[in-house]
Amino acid sequence: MTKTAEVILFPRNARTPARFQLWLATVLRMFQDYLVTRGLTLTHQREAVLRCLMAAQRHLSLEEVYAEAQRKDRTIGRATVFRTLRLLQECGLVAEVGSTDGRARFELKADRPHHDHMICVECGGILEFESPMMERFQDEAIKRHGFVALWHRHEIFGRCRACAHRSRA
Amino acid sequence: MTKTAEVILFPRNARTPARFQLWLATVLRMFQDYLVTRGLTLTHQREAVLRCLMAAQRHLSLEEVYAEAQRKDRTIGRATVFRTLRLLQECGLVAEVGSTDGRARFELKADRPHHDHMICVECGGILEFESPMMERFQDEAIKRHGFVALWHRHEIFGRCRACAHRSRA
DNA sequence: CTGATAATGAAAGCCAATTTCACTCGGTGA
DNA sequence: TCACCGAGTGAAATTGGCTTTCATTATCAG
Repeated sequence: MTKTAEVILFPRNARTPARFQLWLATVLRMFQDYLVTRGLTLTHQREAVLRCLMAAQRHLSLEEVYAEAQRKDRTIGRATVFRTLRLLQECGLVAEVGSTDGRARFELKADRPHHDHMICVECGGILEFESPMMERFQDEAIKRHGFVALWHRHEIFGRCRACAHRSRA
Repeated sequence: MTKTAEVILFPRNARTPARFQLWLATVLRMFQDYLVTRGLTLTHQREAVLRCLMAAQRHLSLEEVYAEAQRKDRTIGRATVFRTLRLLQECGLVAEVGSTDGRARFELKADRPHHDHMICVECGGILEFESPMMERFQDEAIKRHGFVALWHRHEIFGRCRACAHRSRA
């Protein structure tokens, strides 16, 4: 549970510092827009939580977001992180993803191409992948059953290349 | 959260009472075989838990299995149900599936064709579906990344046909 | 019968998730 | 200016679904 498999840092179109800033501003704006419709405001605590998620190189748990946010603002509390994560989920900017330990982890969805997850049970690493063909047949199955999809999760648990290789040795 | 969407009761090849009995015996035997390899025995409590899962018309939570098992055997305890469910998961006869409330739910895997789930956020119903094409492209994606898959879950959350129709009205 | 081991259930414990509550902050109307 | 009000907050307490403990019982080989 120490090493981490391949991870996508932030969207392909934001790999340079300048573009990251643009992405950051855009997402913050989206969050603010949502808050306004609810009669709420984008406080600096809420902004800090979102920034942590965006800067993170992996999927963070509530506790990790809390720890990270505290590094910047000593006063921020667990409850606020919790509530902010709920807000972010409500507006669809963030989604909960599976994990091998018992803790829920969160990932930013905004402006990312859709992807599914392969989760290594050995090292806990999460490998993101896309498969347009799978999406296509999924949509077909959904239509066939008259289902109206809101969101989905597709998680494959197993061993990543490195761990599989190591345990063979 | 009252009505339940389409559910598969037990395998297609076990829809008649006689075939159900055969299926029951087969699965019990599989469980016993596993227990023997671990130096354990198939006690009547363990059998009761497995029977509950097989007779159930839907995915049960630990609490539900416990309640159901108690109807037959007043003395059976939560701890035993918990431990038995763990054993059943270890030997691959049972898997944990997603739910809309916070409780883990369990489904029998034995002798069932592989399937994924569409979960209705309105009524909580779970619709099982198969898509061989999706499986195929999933396998392809797994190979492409050198991943060794152990199990996976693919859950689509949304509204079932009935609930979608009702909320449109 | 006897001792060892598996098995069990009631109750206690654990721990992440969630809520409570007293307090702060920022804006508003008088 | 200044009381007021509701959004916002964080420390701490609570909740609730697991999960384990522990004392007891069942099983079985010798």
